[in-house]
Amino acid sequence: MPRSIPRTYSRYSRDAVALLGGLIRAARKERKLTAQELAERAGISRGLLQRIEKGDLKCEIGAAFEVATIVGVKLFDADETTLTRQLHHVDEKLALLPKSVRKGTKVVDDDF
Amino acid sequence: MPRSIPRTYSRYSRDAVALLGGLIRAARKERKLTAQELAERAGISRGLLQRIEKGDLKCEIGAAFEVATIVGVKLFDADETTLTRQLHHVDEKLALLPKSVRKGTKVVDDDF
DNA sequence: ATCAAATGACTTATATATAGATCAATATGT
DNA sequence: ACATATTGATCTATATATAAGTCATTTGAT
Repeated sequence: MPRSIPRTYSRYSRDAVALLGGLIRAARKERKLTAQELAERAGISRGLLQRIEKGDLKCEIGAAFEVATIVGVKLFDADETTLTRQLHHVDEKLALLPKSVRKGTKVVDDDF
Repeated sequence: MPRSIPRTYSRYSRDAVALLGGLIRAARKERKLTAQELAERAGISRGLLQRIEKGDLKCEIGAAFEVATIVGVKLFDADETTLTRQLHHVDEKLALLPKSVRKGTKVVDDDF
């Protein structure tokens, strides 16, 4: 069951995706790339690229990030090296954190 | 025609999505939120949240960003105000850039 | 002014991401 | 050690994102 009711997004999420799309579009033009060209390089259709640049919230994150990468828009404003290092760092952090989150075991204490 | 051949992604894109997922998972645990709880708050299924945290490249960017926003992970380390300002700035920049990208009109000049 | 190219806005068929459910394994508080 | 919540993994049905195509409009160079 994929979904019946439409999703709701926070303003922040909408703005962030819109900004990503705008940055991509600007970078594409600065590099003088046609929508068609960039789409081909990324292995996606021109239509999808249009939606990505427009800030459509329902497209694959992989496609959007790939396009961003091609035109040089940095994610987490970090280069490949920094990105890999951060990734490794997070994994270490996760290894320390508890593997499962325990909530207060049932009873909310209402005997007094 | 959705897609026949699987997509290919750059290392950078894969790492970026993986990092986003890792940061989300770490933030969720620090806030002592259950996968179930966070999924409900974001209006998505637990299964989708699992894929997002795992760094699955094929999930909706909107869903991923929404979850990130809820636990406080920022792609463009900027608060709402700064984000909106940046968005506005990019729009201004785009207004200046040429509306369509023209390639050299055909001929590559081969008369000599 | 003209003309080709680029973009925007549709449409359609189909591959697929998603919600929901179930079950096994694991982890954590007592 | 025990009990139970949490997580991980897998399955199914279905809503939907996508590729590909078409057409109108806009744009930029000549």
